[in-house]
Amino acid sequence: MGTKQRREREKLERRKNILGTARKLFWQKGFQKTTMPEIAETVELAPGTLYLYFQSKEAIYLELLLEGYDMLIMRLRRKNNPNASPKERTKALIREFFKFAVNNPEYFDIIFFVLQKEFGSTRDSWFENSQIERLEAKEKECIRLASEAVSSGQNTPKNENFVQALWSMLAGIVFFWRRSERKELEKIMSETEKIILNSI
Amino acid sequence: MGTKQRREREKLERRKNILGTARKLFWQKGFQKTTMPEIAETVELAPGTLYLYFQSKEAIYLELLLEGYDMLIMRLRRKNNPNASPKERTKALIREFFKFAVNNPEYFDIIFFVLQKEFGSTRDSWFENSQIERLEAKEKECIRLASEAVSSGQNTPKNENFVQALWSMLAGIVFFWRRSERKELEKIMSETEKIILNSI
DNA sequence: CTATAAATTGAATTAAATTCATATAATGAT
DNA sequence: ATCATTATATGAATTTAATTCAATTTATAG
Repeated sequence: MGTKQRREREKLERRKNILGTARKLFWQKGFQKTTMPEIAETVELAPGTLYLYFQSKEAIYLELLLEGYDMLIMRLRRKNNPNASPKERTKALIREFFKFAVNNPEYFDIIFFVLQKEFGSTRDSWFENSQIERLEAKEKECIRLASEAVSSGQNTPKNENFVQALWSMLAGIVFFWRRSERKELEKIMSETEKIILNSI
Repeated sequence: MGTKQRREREKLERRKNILGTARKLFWQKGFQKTTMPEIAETVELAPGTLYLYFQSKEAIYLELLLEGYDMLIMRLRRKNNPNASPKERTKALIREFFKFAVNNPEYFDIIFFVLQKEFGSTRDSWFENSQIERLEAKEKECIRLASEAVSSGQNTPKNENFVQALWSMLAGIVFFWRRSERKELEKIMSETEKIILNSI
């Protein structure tokens, strides 16, 4: 009697449907112009039903960010070559980071929307605790990967700050690139790369 | 008959009052939790009146950012020593930038709120055109000052990208510092400084 | 074929920003 | 001082969405 299992599967399925629809709409028209009733209608559910699967509109958006982190982490892992020099590894990481940003800029929009200071205090609970935890774990994993690349394992305290700076810098570059209508990241990318590698 | 002048002065005065009140409230409780009726009540005006002075809540917030840029620009100018070496000048600029960020972090919150990609498309007109123009002029001036510091006047095309990268990096650092609850920017600041100066 | 539990519905509620018809106040000319 | 005109200000009404929740539907297991 695998009824329970099937039900659970179906529930996850519906959740995924909601997420997929939300993604499509958010990417298409942005977060603000996408409404919950609209998402609901598109997945063929009533507005209220969305709230059985997610705490809030923001929680859906954040969930997408988590998925983005997974993608990024996978890509960074794939390029991670333990035998290369720190410089080589860091270079590969930076390139993969920017490549991801160019191909999936929407996830960065979520970062800068959802991770604002503002959101810490705004409402009792835009997000579920579990989401926050998962987010922090993924952030940490990114930093860990970068740290590994930069120092090939040696984890000095100096390194922690360096890596934090590195990561913030890369994100900052993407933010301003995203803001300006400019298509090409190329020039700034390679400039950034040079600046960072100079310090390795 | 300086009536006209006086009236204009009074109007500016009221505008400044609104801005001051808004600033106080935004700083205190954040953008979202501050409501227009609340601002109105605090300046002792009716809600509708605010809209005679500003297009929207967002326009008020952006106006504060403009004021922040002015402050930052002034400080950067003050530290600007044409006789020092590019390295020295850049170092001074970075330090002044972070010092400003530490003392006035709220302005950075506005940057990351208002300058999101999202905001380009969300509504017909959160902002007045004149605001956007003033914003861009100030941004440009910041970049110009940085450019001057970095290269002591020589404006090569390489430089443009370098400076853009530099500026984005600094902002990125502040964003993530702001997000984490951490008090101390110190360590990351000096790490950032080293990274940048290595390339000068 | 029930009784129970799970899932869904969608109309009602809530919360703010914003608008706008109306009112008030100031000005300058007569 | 009076009045027509213009500039300011008002605040109740409107609008727009998110979110809630009492009621309904659907599925399950005994």
